Amino acid sequence: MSVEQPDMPELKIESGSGLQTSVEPLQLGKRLREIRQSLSLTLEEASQKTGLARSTLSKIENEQISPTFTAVQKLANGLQIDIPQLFAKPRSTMASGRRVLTKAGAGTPHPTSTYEHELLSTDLARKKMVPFKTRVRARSFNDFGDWVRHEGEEFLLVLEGELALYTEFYEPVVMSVGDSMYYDANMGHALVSLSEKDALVLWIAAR
Amino acid sequence: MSVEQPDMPELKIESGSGLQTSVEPLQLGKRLREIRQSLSLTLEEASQKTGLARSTLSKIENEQISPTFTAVQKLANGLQIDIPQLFAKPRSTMASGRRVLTKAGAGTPHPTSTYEHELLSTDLARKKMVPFKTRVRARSFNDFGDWVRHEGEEFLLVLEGELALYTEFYEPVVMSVGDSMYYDANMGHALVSLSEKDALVLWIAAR
DNA sequence: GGGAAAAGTTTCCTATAGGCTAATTTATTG
DNA sequence: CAATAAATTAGCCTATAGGAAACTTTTCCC
Repeated sequence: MSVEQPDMPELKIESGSGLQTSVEPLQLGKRLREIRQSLSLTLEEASQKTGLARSTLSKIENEQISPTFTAVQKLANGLQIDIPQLFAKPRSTMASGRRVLTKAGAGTPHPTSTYEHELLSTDLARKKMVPFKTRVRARSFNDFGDWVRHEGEEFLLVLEGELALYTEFYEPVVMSVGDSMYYDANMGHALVSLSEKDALVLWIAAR
Repeated sequence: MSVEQPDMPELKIESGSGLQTSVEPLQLGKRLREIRQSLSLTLEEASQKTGLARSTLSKIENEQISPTFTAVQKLANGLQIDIPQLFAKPRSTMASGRRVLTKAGAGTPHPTSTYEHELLSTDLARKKMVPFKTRVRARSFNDFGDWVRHEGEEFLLVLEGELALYTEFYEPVVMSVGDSMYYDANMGHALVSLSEKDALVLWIAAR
């Protein structure tokens, strides 16, 4: 069977359920203009360095056209821009100097059939990590429709109980209090409690 | 007094904004195909999720055409891809499917005058997060030469004892077992144990 | 192996990106 | 305010991206 993202609080910025293009306010044109100007280049100079026409650059910067990937490459190449950086978010929105305290048990609950998540530190936007405490209710691997799988990496630490971590490509591992695991979340994974009571883990996901 | 980075295991800041010269052999199409297949989606399904024609997807994956930026956005949106990551270099060195288990107490010790770090999951290269358990030995803020401060964000959870988190710009906060804190590591910070025994915290840093 | 269904590729057409030139508008500066 | 340079716009053309459907390949049953 093939369920999509059966569990886990959404890490994405969320776009409702419609198959819309909606999100991503990324203003590529604006971004490029800033970069060019910060290099104090005229459109003409930028044109020479990139091999793109002056008018084309203008149109791109004013979002009148959507550059092809090859155009973006020329841009990046000519202006010495690192492509991933070009598309990176407008720099950690978390204004320098912020912090959020979450008292024990005061997180945001987020129950599902197999897990019971308590999201810690909700109110900071655009975090690099999403931390939560999770009570593992599943008692057998069959409680899952399919692997949980998504972009990023995860770290987890067992706080209470004993459990088995099932992962794609490997044998399941038994973990006790104090044991921790770091893994690629693209790899299918799922937790099952081995003790009578639910197991409790600290779970941190990073994109 | 002013010590530089008095504590904390090195986070290692990769070639930050180094001059990114020369060409990009970046095979966008190949990359996209890998991603689609890893999600076990057919071209048709991907088409529905992204709003791009089946044929268009095929051509893009086979590098027959160079997608426009708007197309890339639709792709990223529909398949839940993070755009910067899409263009990131050699694909997270952590080959898809890796994991590392660290048994309780089996981490790499890393003692300093005020803290006693136990680094968890050492052997994975290029991780997004650096997790460690720390025993807080400091009993007063004066035990520190200066604020600890560095790039990135941190999350910490109190595992044992009671302690005070001192942060620049704010009043110190008292934290007990189960309390957690998420903060910008650029902001000066330091931990002090309030109980007789050392306090124990789980600490995770992300760049 | 043969036939059907599904996944993927290619063809053909339309929409749009990108180049060239020149005209117009918007800064700079003396 | 005049003079100049930079940026935007417009017109027109060519190259190519993206969509619809035909075609080809692969997969899977019997």
